[in-house]
Amino acid sequence: MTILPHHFFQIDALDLAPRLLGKFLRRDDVLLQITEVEAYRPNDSACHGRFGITARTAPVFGPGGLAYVYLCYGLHTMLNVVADKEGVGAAVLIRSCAPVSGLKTIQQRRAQLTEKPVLLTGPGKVGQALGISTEWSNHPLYMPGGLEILDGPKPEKILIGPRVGIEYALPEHVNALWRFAIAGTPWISAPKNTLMPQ
DNA sequence: GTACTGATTGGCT
DNA sequence: GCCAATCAGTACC
Repeated sequence: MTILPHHFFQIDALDLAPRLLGKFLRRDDVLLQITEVEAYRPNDSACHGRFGITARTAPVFGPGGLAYVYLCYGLHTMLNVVADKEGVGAAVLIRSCAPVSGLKTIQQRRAQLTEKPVLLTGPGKVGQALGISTEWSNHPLYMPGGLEILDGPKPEKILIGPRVGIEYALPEHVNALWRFAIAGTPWISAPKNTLMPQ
């Protein structure tokens, strides 16, 4: 499997998001296939970049291909892939993945919180399966070692819908269909009924 | 300095 | 369906 080059990520987050579906995330022996994503863009009232460059969001304004990892609700680490050119301020949130290998490691990491089977249907669960903290923010995903994104098959059909948990944003951004998922996969977070065929 | 909130999750009613 | 956990960031005094 080949690692994706940095220029793969230097496009609009809205174009990058569906292209990340089917690609692989790897850290040590854990390999996950990306099944659900959301795009966050410049001038987007739901994007963390809306407050400008801060200590937390600085990676979002870096060149596409960096990781942006932040702590949500003081508990969960959310993994984003920075999109577009340096300074634009756009990213793609990884919401769900299918476990491919490293199940034992995934279970060990997730056992800290639950004894349920491997469930990767939600952004907090993905961060936990990969065992990443906010220290991974700004990590280049196009460099070998650590945390990488590898090429994978393009999905046959894609589902689209509005993004989750951004009710505070402007209506035009709440309603924007910037959430994408692989059609037919069981690895999709709630709510599932707002996703429709493209 | 204080008050409030969030790109969520798991457990309990 | 409801709610606590837990903390960085923003807004405001």
